[in-house]
Amino acid sequence: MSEEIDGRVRRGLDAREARRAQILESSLQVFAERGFHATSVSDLVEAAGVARGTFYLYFDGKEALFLELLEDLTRHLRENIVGVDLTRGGMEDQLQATVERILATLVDNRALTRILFREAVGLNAAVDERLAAFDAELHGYVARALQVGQAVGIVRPLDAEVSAVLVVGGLREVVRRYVVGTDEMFDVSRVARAVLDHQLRGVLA
Amino acid sequence: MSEEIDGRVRRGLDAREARRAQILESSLQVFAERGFHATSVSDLVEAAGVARGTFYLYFDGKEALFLELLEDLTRHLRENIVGVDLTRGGMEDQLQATVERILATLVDNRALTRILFREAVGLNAAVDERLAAFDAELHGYVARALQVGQAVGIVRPLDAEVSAVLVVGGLREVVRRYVVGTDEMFDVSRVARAVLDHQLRGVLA
Amino acid sequence: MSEEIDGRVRRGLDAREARRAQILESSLQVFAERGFHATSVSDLVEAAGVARGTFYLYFDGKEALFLELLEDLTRHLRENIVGVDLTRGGMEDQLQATVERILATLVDNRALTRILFREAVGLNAAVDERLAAFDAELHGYVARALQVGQAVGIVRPLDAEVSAVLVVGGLREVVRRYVVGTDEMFDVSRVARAVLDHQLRGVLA
Amino acid sequence: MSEEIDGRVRRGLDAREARRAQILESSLQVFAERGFHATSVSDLVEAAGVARGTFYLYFDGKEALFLELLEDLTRHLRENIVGVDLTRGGMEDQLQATVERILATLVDNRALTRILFREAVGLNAAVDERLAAFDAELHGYVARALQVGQAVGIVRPLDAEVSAVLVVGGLREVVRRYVVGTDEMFDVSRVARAVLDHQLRGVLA
DNA sequence: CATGAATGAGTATTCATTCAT
DNA sequence: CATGAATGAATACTCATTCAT
Repeated sequence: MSEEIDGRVRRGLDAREARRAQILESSLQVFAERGFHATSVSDLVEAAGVARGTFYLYFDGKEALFLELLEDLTRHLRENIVGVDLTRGGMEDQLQATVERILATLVDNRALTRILFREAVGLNAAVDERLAAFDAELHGYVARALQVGQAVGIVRPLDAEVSAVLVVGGLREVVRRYVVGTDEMFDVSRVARAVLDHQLRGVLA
Repeated sequence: MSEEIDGRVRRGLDAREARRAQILESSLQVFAERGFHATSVSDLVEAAGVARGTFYLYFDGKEALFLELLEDLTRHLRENIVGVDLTRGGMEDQLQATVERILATLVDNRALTRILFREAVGLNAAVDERLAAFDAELHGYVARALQVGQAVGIVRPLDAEVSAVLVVGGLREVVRRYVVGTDEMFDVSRVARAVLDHQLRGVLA
Repeated sequence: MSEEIDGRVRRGLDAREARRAQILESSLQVFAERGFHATSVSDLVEAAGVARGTFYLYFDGKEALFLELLEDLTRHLRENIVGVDLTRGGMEDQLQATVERILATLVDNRALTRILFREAVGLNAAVDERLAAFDAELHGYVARALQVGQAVGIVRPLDAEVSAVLVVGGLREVVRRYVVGTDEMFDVSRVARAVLDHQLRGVLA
Repeated sequence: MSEEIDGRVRRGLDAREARRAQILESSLQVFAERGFHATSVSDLVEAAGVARGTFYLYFDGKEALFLELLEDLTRHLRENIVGVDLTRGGMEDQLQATVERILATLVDNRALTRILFREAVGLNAAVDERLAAFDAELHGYVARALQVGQAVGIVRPLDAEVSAVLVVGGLREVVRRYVVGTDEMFDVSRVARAVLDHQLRGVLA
C-alpha cells in the first residue's frame, strides 16, 4: 500500500513537473515573439492551453516565470564558459572552442537569447541584478585572462580593463547580429575564428 | 496689418516651440529616471507642469514623444561621426578624435543615452526600426572604412563584416560601462586611445 | 455476515462523524482567528489536514459549515435558557442562575461567540434568518416573562416590549465587552448580580 | 482675467465636490441594501452612473469610501450627544431629550446606521479602531455620568461599569430593533421615555 | 472514500486618451 | 490654446468548487 501511495505521489510530481515545463516552454515562445511587455498573462495561459488559475498554481506571475527562463539561460551559458588553460599549448584553439560553444549555446536557445538581449534590462530589480552579476562575472573572467596573459608574456602591454570591455562587447554584438537579429543560421566556426583573429591581432596591416 | 499678423503668428509659433521643447526636456529627465515603461503620461505632464490635454496638443502620445527624443540623439550622433580621410596622414589621430567626439556626445546626453541603451528596444515597431536603421548605418560605415583601408593597404586581410561588428560592439559596450552604467566621469581621451589601440593592434604580444 | 456488515457500516459512520467533528473544530478555530471573510477554504482544509476535495465530501461549502457552527452555539444557548418559575419563591436567585449559565456557556464557546458577534450578520440570508429567529425567540421569552411578572404583580407597570429590548441588549453588550472583546476572565457571578440589580431596580437612588 | 480663472477653478471645485457627494450618496444606498461584502466596485459605479475610472478618481477604493461614510455617521452622532448638566434641574428631561436626539439622528441616517450595525465590524483594522474608539467614548461618557450621579446622590450605589455597559447595550438594541431591523417609523418620544423609565427605575414593582 | 490539480468566473485597479468647458 | 474630469478597455490575480485518478 505504501508502494501504491508512493506510486501516486511519484506520478503526481512527474505530472506537476511536466506541466511546469510545458508552461515554461510555451511562455518562452510567446515572450520571444511578442516581447515581455507586450505579453499579457492571458497570452501565456492561452499559449499554454491552461486556465488562468492553473498558471498561478505554478508561477507567482509573469515576472516570476520570466525570471526562471532567464536563470535557465544564464545557467546554460555558465556551463559553457570553461576556463582556458594557458599552460597547455594550443591556447588559440582553446579560445576558439570556447567561443564556438558559447555561440552554439545561444543559437540553441535563440528564443531565450532574444528575450535576454531585447527586453531583459529594466524590467525588474531582481532581473537587473541577476544580469548585472552575470555581466560582471563575464567581464572579470576576460580581464583576468588578459592579465594572466600579460604575466606570462603572451599578451602585450595594454589596458586590460578596456580591452576586456571591448572583447565582451564584441561578443555581445556578434550575438546581437547573428543570433538575435535574424533567424538564419551562420557559420559558427568561421565567425568564431574571425572574432579571435580580430581580437588577438587587430586590424592594422 | 499683415505684418502685425505675421508678428502674432511668429510669437505664437515661438511660444509653441518653447512649450514643445520644455515638455521634451522634462520628459527626458523623467524617462531617464523611471524608465520608459514605469513612466506614465501622468508623470510626464506633472513634470512638464502642463495639463493632460495640453500634452496631447503637442504630442501624439508618450511613444511619439519618446521617438522624438530618440531622433534627437541619433541626429546628435550622426553629426559627430564624420568621415576619416584615409588618404590624408594622421589617420589614427583622426580616429581618436572621432571616438572622443562620440563618447563626449553620449556623455553630454547621458539621460538619452541611458534610455536608448536600457529600454528602447522592443517598445514599438517604429522605435525598433529607427534604431535598427541607425545600427545598420553605423555598421556599414565601419565596414566600408575597413574595406577602404584594405584597398589602400592600411588594413590587413580580415573578415571586414565580422570586424565591423566587433568594432561597433566594442564601442557600444564602452558606452554601456562608462556612460550608461555609472554617473561618474571617466577619462574620455584615455579610453578612446585604449579602444583604438586594441582594435588596431589586437591583444597579442 | 449481516452483523459484520453492520459493524463495518457502524465503523464507517463513526469515522465519518469523527472526520466531520474534526473539520468543524479546526474550522471554528480558524474562523475565530481570521474572521469569516478573511478565511478561505484553503485555510480550512489546511487547518483540518485534509484535502480540498475531502472538505466538500463533508460540507457543502464554507457557508454551510459556518451555519452548522452557528447552530451548535444557538442550541447550546437554548439549552441554558430554562424558564424561571415565578410562582416559586427565590425568583431572583433563579434569574441569577440563568444569567450565569448563559454567560458561562458563551465563555466556554468563546471562539463561536466571537464569530457570532463579529461577523455573522449580513453573510448570507440563511445565517441572517437563523440569527433573527434566535433573536426573536430570546426577545419573546423576556417579554413574556415581564408580562407574566406584571400579571402576578412582581413587575411594575412598564412598556414590556421596550424593556425586553433593553434587557436583551444589555446582556448582549455584556457579552460583547466581557466575552468577545477580551481574552481575560471575569467574575461571572459578580457581573450577573450587577446585571440583575440594574435591570430589576434601575439606577435611581 | 484672474477673476475668470478664479471662477473656473471655483466651478471646477464645486463640480468635484458635487460628484464626490453623488458617489457617496449612491454608494451608501447600495451598501445599505446589499451589504459591504456583497457589494462590488462594479455595483458602486453602476449605481453612481460613472465610469470605473471615475470612481478611483475620487476614492482610493471601496474600503476608503466606506470609511468616509462611517466617519460621516460618527460625526453626526457625536454632535448629538451633548452632556447633561446635573446641576441644573430637570435632569430626566435632559436625558430624554438626548436619547431622542440620538434616536432621531440614527433614524435620519437609517442607511448608514444599518451599515454600521450590520457589517462595520471586522472589515478592516482602521474601521475597527474607529468604531472601538467611538464605543469606548460612549461607554466612558455613561460611566462617568453614573459616577457623578452617585457623587451627588442622584444615583444609588451600584456597579457603574456594568450599568454603563447595560445602558449602552440597551440603547444599541433599541436601535437594532427600531431603526436597523425595520423600515417602519416608531414613536421616538415614547420609546425614549420607556428607555429612561426602565434604566432609571428598573422593572421591579 | 480521499486526493489535489485544474478550473474560470469574478474582483479591484490602472492609465492612455478624449472632449466639453 | 489650455484645462483636467471623465472614460472604459485592459490587466493581474483570487478562490470556491469540481472531478479524474
